[in-house]
Amino acid sequence: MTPARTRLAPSPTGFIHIGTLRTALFDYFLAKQTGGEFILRIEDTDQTRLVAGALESLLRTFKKLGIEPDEGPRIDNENLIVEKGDCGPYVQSARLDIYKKYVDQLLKQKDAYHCFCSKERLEGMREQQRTTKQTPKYDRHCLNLSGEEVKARIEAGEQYVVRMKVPEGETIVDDVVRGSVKFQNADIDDQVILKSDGFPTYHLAVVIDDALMKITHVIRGEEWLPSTPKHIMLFKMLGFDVPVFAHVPLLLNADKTKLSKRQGDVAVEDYLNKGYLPEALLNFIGTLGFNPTGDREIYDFEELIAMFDLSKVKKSGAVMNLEKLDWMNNQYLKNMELKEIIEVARPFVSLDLDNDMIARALIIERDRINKLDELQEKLEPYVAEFQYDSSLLVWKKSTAQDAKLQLKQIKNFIEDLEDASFVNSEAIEREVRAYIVKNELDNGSVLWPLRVALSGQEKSSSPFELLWVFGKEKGIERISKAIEFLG
RNA sequence: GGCCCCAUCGUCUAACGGUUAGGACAUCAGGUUUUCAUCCUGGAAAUCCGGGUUCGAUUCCCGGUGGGGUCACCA
Repeated sequence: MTPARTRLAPSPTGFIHIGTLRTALFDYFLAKQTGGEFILRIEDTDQTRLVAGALESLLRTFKKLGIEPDEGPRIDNENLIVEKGDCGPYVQSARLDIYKKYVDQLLKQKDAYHCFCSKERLEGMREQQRTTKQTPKYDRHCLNLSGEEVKARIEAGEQYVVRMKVPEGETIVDDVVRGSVKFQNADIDDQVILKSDGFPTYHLAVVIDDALMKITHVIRGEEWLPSTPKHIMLFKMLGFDVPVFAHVPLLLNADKTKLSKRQGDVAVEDYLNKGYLPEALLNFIGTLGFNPTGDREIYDFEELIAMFDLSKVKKSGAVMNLEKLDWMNNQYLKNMELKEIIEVARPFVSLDLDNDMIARALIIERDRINKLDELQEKLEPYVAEFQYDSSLLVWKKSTAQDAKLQLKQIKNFIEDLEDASFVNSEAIEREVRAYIVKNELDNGSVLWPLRVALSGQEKSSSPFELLWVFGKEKGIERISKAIEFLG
């Protein structure tokens, strides 16, 4: 397999869009699978939308996710942003002189031209085109300006942009996921490639950078398909090889429109902050629009890398099924090592996770949550004081008197238990169940009060699990309090 | 509106001409259980419509319908 050089080209907005993560994943899978490189390039050519600190937070998020680019900006061991790779700079605003050179070439070849039209004129023109139901498109007002006039107007200090001159004919986009898509050049606008502030537009920068950075596969969202013919024209005008294109389907809102902030979380950081595990998120997003086998849901990262196949990516958009994400996150949560889960839980819990009792509670409760941000409220009852109504202690088929009696008896029994019985909840369960059978008691009248005495909750995990968490001493303490509570 | 893309259960998806159209999430019903959760069993649930091609279409072709994307000196 030929090594693929793929690239992710986000604009630094301060967060990573969930759809961006998906293309990043596909880029990463393809690069790693073929022994190639995954390259990060920052598209910051819009000076009006600069966000302070955006690059750093973007890099930190990728680091958290474990998707580190082989080339491009990164955070080094000293917490500084550095660039790695031979095709830099990898930030477009640092490449202005490069773009300039190619703009000059296009101008010289007459594949591009200066345009002095004012914003007002362009708006008026488009307005008219819209009212006459024509496609809004530049009318080439400045196409045939003479060299002298252009020169004179520039020297006079007039603002201008440079537009590409779309040739006649048709352009075919060969797309790995969509097949061959044909466009009539006559439908395509003379796109601005150099803005009046001297910055290139995306369309020019992406072409030059992809060529110079030797990108073999351009994987991006489907919304780019309509502008791809412009890019292909530019590749050809500049004498570059055209890379392989793959336009992947969009991620959708529940109403099937393009995923938007209005309708829920679109930032990877939002999901991380809610306590979705990176592994679960990667599994979920990485199998949206692409499923290796169709008979399984959980795939580890290495499997996805090995099984990924660009040509098997679905063509239609995908609604994010958040309930399934929850389920998947729970699957990962349950199967984590204690050490790991303590570390990932730390930011979400204000209790001391290094305390053995809290750690045991964590082991019990992690099965019962979908996201880490639900953990705090699950763990709090383990350290909370009594707050329940004493009537809660009474099993529905029983009386307060009986509850009290049962608690006294089970308390005595627990006091006599050997420490060895507290090794795990199963051992405790065996003992308690044997006790119930031996004394010819029924489960409900013993276990319900015991569980409530330990948890203080109407709903909780089992009394055996709770006893294991609290240990003999603390367990007895809680039972005693409950007995007192019953009067 | 022009151009382009897309179309299997509610949702994510599998089935590269022949399957009782499979799996997962969600949902419903039962079971296990002291409660909750888990777990187990079972159920309901889909090939957008119409034409072709073919012995045979979810699958290939055409048309329709529906949905989406895009038409900036934003990416």
